[in-house]
Amino acid sequence: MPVAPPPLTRLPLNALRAFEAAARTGAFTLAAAELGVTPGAVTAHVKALEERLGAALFERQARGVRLTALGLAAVEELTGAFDALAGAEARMRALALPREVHIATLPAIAQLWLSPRLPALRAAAPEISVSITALEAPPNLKRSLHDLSLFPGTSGGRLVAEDALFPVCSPALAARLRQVEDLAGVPCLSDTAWDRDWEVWLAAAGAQVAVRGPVFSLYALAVEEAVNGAGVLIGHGPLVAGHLERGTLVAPFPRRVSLAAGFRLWSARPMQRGGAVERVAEFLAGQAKAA
Amino acid sequence: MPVAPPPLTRLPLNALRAFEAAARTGAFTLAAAELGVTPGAVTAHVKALEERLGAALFERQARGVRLTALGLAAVEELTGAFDALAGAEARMRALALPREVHIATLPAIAQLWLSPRLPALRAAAPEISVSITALEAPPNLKRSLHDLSLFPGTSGGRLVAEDALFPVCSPALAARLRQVEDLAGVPCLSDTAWDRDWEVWLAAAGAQVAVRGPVFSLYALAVEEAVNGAGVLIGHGPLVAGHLERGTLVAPFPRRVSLAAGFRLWSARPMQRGGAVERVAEFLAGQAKAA
DNA sequence: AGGCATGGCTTAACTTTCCTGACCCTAATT
DNA sequence: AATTAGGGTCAGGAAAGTTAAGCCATGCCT
Repeated sequence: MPVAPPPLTRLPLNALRAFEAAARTGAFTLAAAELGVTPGAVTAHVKALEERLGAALFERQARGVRLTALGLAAVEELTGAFDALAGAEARMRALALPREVHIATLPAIAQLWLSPRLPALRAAAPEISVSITALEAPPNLKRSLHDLSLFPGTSGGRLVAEDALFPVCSPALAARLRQVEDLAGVPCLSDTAWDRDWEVWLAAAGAQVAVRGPVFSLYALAVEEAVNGAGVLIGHGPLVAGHLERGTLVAPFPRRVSLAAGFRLWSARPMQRGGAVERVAEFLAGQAKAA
Repeated sequence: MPVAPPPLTRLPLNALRAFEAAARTGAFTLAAAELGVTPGAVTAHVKALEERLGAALFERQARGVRLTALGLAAVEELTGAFDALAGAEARMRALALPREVHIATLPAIAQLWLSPRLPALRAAAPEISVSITALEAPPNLKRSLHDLSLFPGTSGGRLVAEDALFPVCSPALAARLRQVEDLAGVPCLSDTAWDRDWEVWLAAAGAQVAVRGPVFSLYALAVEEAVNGAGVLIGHGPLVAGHLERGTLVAPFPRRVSLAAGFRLWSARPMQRGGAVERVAEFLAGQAKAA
């Protein structure tokens, strides 16, 4: 077996990864956040790579950095290579643990849409182990370890649930609401991540009402509060459907605003026919018809 | 700018590289040698990767390791990804230092063939800086930082010099050699890396002579010793041509054995038209006609 | 067969490298 | 003038890699 001679200095993998992330995101701090390290580490890595090359990859500016021509020329190829590495690891994982499926989704969707459906999924495919990771933003599917990603989006992927906005509240509170203008007199709950919701619905309703009320960072918590009569929540159809069915929440006004961005399911990699990931994806897609 | 969420545990690049090298070479020790680390480090990396995956990548055997099906499935993709990374870095280097050309070759070729031609190369292309690395074995061109590789080979690349075997010695010593059998009475110099040379030449000469003499690990040293009259060296045509021209060495016997493996020039990557690497390659290829 | 050397992986204590955390700096924004 | 956003820097500490010894089948040798 011929042995290739040892490199004088082996390929600085971590430095290349740091540079790639910095170049792709456009900032050291963003790269550091993505990699889960501190900005100082990114600084050091990029500097090491620049010293190794004997040329600058970024122009340092007062605020932020900008890629040099050299840096720009290298990003694309590096991104592809790291995507390939991540893909290789994901495939190894899939082979090692063929019955595990990892889903990334919004905390709200995880708690209010996915969680209620898990018993049926377990019943349909008891041998599959489904892990759910709640993320505030969709992961980079080429890099993350997730198999499926369920996030609001206007295109791509596979539509799993249409989204529509409309106020919901407890039946007791609904009795006090005759017209849209009455909203000004009650707490109007909302979520930090969806801070335009009331605005959008009120515009569609043609109302000039200034709604006010507590803002939650967890939508599920806002839903609970609405159930408890704490106020009127601007509801997302798929996330409050269960409560509407059970009557714990009601929609005081008939107007529903359909959103272009429905809940969509993306697959990180081509799914193996008949594999666990495909079965889970099929189950979730089947929920669109069921609803 | 949307930031992809940080991975729970980022891709273990060094572990993947260690595994890839181990899988490709088939042994941890060979992988360690190629990476320039100790076997213990490879052991640790592979173990870490196996623990991360929750599955074995190698079957440990009394003597050596063997890839599992899982390991086998992953090698090819990883190899490709690391090749791409190395290629990306090499291209960055080429962009950063467009006037530098790195050549890998045998120590003997470096000293006895390449070195004498460097003044002409410098004269022809004064702005190009040529670095030469002497290696006992050809590097993996997809991984190494070299641009060109000049090694004996029977196919591929571009033939730069034909190789032929024949004894050479100082003129004084040659006077004592009438027939091939006289070789038994004088020290017969040889090189450790080319330990079959005498055997090959004697077989072609149809002689049943047992030649004996000092063995050198540096062919250039053996040549010097031959010049100094220390014995008869089994000469490689392109490597002793200079001394033959100057008369400091002579060939006491007319028989020359042409070798199938001539000195061949490989390029690590597609050469840029008109670039420094191409110019150096053209110069070296031109030496074939000149000789 | 018995004995011994060998090749290859592993393990454990030590050392070097890399990352963190807190700070400083600059320029744009309020 | 104060604040904010983004990079750079430095001392201290965690996680690499190294060195050296250990282990265990194989295979050679007498």
